[in-house]
Amino acid sequence: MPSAPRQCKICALYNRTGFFCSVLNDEEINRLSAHSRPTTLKRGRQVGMNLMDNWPVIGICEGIVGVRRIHPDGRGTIAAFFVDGDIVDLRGAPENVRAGLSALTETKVCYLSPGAFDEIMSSNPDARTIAWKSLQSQSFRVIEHSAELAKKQAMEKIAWFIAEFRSLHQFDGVNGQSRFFRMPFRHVDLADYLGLQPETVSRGFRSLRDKEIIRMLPDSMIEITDQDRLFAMAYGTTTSGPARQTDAEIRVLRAS
Amino acid sequence: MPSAPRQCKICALYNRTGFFCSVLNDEEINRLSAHSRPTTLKRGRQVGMNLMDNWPVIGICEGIVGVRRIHPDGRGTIAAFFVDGDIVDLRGAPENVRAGLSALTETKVCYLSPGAFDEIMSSNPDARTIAWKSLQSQSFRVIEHSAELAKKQAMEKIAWFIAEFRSLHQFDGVNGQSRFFRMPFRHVDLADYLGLQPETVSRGFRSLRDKEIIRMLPDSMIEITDQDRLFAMAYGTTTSGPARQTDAEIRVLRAS
DNA sequence: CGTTTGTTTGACGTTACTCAAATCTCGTGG
DNA sequence: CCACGAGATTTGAGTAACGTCAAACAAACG
Repeated sequence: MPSAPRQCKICALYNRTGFFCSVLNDEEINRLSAHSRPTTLKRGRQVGMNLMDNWPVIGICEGIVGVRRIHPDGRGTIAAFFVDGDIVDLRGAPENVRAGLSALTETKVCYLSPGAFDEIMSSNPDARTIAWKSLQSQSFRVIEHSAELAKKQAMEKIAWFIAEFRSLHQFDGVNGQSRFFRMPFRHVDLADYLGLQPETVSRGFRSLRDKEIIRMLPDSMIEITDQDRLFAMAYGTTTSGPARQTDAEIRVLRAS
Repeated sequence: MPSAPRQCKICALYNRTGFFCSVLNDEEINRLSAHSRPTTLKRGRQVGMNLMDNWPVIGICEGIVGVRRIHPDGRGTIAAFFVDGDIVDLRGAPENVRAGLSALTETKVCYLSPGAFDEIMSSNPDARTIAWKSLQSQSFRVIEHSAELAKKQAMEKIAWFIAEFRSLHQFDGVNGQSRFFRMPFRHVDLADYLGLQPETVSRGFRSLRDKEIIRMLPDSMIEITDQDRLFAMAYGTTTSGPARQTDAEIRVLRAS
């Protein structure tokens, strides 16, 4: 019996430790692979389409997949995104979410057979743990995103995104802490993700560049030149804006 | 052997079909119950605290639990909320999320022993399915929330929240479609959830009332008097605001 | 019943959206 | 491989929506 099908031997889901297929045994990987569909998607392409009915469980091998929504009046939103290693189970997902899935960068996904997936979930505890943790971390990431969207200031959102995105990805083997990293998001998509207009995002980046907090290099590369001030903007440690206080606190302050 | 421990016999997680404990057999319910901690929380109380280290998996029996975040400058956010039936696994959750969990209404939660929980997840497929679906639906709800937060107009957000909250809950046995329902959210919390100020929420409700789209009755009851217009505001079907158009579209329009 | 906390209303200010136009980038087809 | 053109980015100017501040009122809680 071959150790793994050819298509799996070149896939990150199989090759990277901690990813779903890396913990499957030969029999499992063969069974899963036999009914699955690895696919490459160009930026902007919708994920799934007619495939989605039969393959509602997908693994993200490489790239970024976003949940895009177009409001009836034409405004767009990116509510969340998934990254390499994520297992996304769309059974029971709102039609909105299913239909909105699209590649934000060039992407490789693998449509998994739900039957084979469920069998593995039931028989292989390691795989179950990985899938569970992936779903958990998707959920936590969206929670973080929600918390940021509610922030009022555009600059805070932009600084936060830069800081978070860096720690999510790596460059040249340096993991998540390098001053340099690639940010292949288009400004339009970033605007949709942060609930801003492209113009505002553009102005935000210019402002960060003028303040010498970041530098923008060719090929979507970013260099963080002043991490302290970036974090201050992102996480608000130096924000001088007044806190909203209770009447009681105000009374105390006035009395003193 | 008793069929179920006393504390479980009065718990929604055990009594309502589709909830986690309802599919456990006697042996499982006893094992889980022996190491778990059912607790009642008043509104505003933090969930967990010192308990969280040993019981990081919780079931929501009744009420609403929110993920609250206080930014360093004092502004608050509610990034997500959990409702009855949800199983929340906080292992691996960011400290932010763990510490921010608090009761938005009077709430009953059950701190589950992670060991017993994992055993059940591995041995009982029904329980596994319920927990998985719960986590999925939490994720989808937060995604919806994110999509709404990115909307620019305050009135759209408020109308959306009313429409969604109604369908999430029931009143007098009529499920999710009754004109009448209770909305025990305080306006401050709603403001934090929608990324608005309490004043703006207040003005929004007044506007809906003046337009005779809703009525506000005692005891936090809401009556929807004009569902069509509410949906129009919430989901944008009649929004007259101009869509952002591409240059190509504009050129076509000008030519005609 | 008194104190604290939440809600409502009004007046005002600021931020980020809107609109417009020039420039740049990237994907596509020749 | 290059050239073209659609789409993306950038910049500027004006404006509307929502946040901020303040103060009075109402509700909740012990």
